[in-house]
Amino acid sequence: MKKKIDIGQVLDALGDPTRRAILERLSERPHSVSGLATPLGVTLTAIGQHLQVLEESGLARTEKVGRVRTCSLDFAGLAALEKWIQERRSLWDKKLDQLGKLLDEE
Amino acid sequence: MKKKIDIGQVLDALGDPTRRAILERLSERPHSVSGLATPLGVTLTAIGQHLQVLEESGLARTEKVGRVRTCSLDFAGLAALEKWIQERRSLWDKKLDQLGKLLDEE
DNA sequence: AAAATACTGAAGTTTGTACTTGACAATCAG
DNA sequence: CTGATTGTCAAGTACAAACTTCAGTATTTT
Repeated sequence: MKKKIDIGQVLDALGDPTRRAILERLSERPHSVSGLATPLGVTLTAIGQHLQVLEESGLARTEKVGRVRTCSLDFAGLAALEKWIQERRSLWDKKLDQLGKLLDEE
Repeated sequence: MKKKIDIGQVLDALGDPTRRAILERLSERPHSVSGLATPLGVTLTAIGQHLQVLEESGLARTEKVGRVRTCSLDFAGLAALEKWIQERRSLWDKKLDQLGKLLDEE
């Protein structure tokens, strides 16, 4: 049973610039926690906290093997976001359509 | 010259639940400031502040005529978000593709 | 076994921002 | 003109969350 994704959580997670930076790096390739922390100039702890948010929102996955936690992208969160936008876009398109017809009738 | 949209601003704006609620209502139809405030249980001032954020990020438009400010959706912000996601998705697809090839070669 | 590496957990600090209050401005209705 | 409606401005409050420190655990290296 695939995990249900809360679009509110996704948008909250994406609202933070540091988390966005983490995702940008993860979109290149997987990284360790320290591999993420160093270039961002924050502590390991801070990264750990962000990773928790990213995992809960379905934007990242992590797996600890040995003493290294390897972090990578999770596509579920962004797929949900894509769906959310498309739902809204079709709604707006419909509204625009109605508006167009109104204008035509005049 | 069309206003340049900062995807960071868009995501920041969408990170707040009240602003998301405002956008949901605006996606039905335009509203006045008080028309937005009343059902959300916040003050006019609060809505005004959120509207400023939404306008600056390209998610909403407002126009004041007489004493009423009418607020509606601005599609620019969401179009930018759609584009942002698609850029990333194609990047990930490419990565997944490379991964697939690697696995094939083994 | 000792030292180094990679991370975790609990706790505290600090800053940003969501929200309010209260006074004011402008418009519209009677 | 008066009073009611609609919104704005300047300031202040409060709380969440981003971040740090420091002490501890588990793993790997020498």
